[in-house]
Parts: sequence; structure tokens; C-alpha cells
Amino acid sequence: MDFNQKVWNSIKKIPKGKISTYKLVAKKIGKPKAVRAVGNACNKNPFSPLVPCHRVVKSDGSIGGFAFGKKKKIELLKKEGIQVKKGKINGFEEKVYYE
DNA sequence: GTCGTGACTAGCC
DNA sequence: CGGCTAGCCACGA
Repeated sequence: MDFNQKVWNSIKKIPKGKISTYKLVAKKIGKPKAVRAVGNACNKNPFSPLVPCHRVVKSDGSIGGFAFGKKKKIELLKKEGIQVKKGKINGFEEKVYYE
């Protein structure tokens, strides 16, 4: 199991309507300091529709970025039932998912 | 083997 | 609240 695989696998488990943070994902795979690597994995993730990388945001609730554009990411989140306010998740602390 | 880059984080000013 | 710095990890050239 490669590092990226772990990242994608963890993100895949995020249920619809919920989100997670890079730090959480990194911590879950046993490398809480690999937040940068996690972001890298998501950006290069070849499973765009399979891996909901758009449900992963920064630790402070901000969007961060997205390969298809932050705007697109926000739209997707809103579609999932997650409200975004000024580039930040609306009440993300209550929607954060961590096994 | 080394360097640069990135969807990051935490600390400090 | 905004900006800067250092530390962190993986990947490609």
C-alpha cells in the first residue's frame, strides 16, 4: 500500500454530507506531519470522482485549493449539502468526519 | 543524491 | 486579522 493509496483510501471513506481536514487524514494514515504530502496526493489523485477530495479542507475550515478550481470545489460541496461562506466551510467543525 | 514545488500547519510579530 | 518563517512529507526532474 503506497502512501497515496492510503490517502485516497481514507478520503474515500468520508460519507456524503461530511468533510475532513488534511491534518486528520494525515494523522489517520500515521503521518500527522505529512499534510503537505496529503495535499499532493489529492491534487494528483487519478480517481477524481471516486475519491471525494473536495470534501477535504484545511484545518481552519478554509477550502484551500482544488485541481478544478476552488469555485468548482465549493459548488460540489454545496451540492453535497455543505454550505461554504467566503471560502470557508459553514460550521465545518460539526461536519468534520474522523473515524 | 539533491533541489524545487505544493490543495498544509503552527508559531510569532 | 494579515503576513512571514520554519518544519513536515512525497514526487518528479
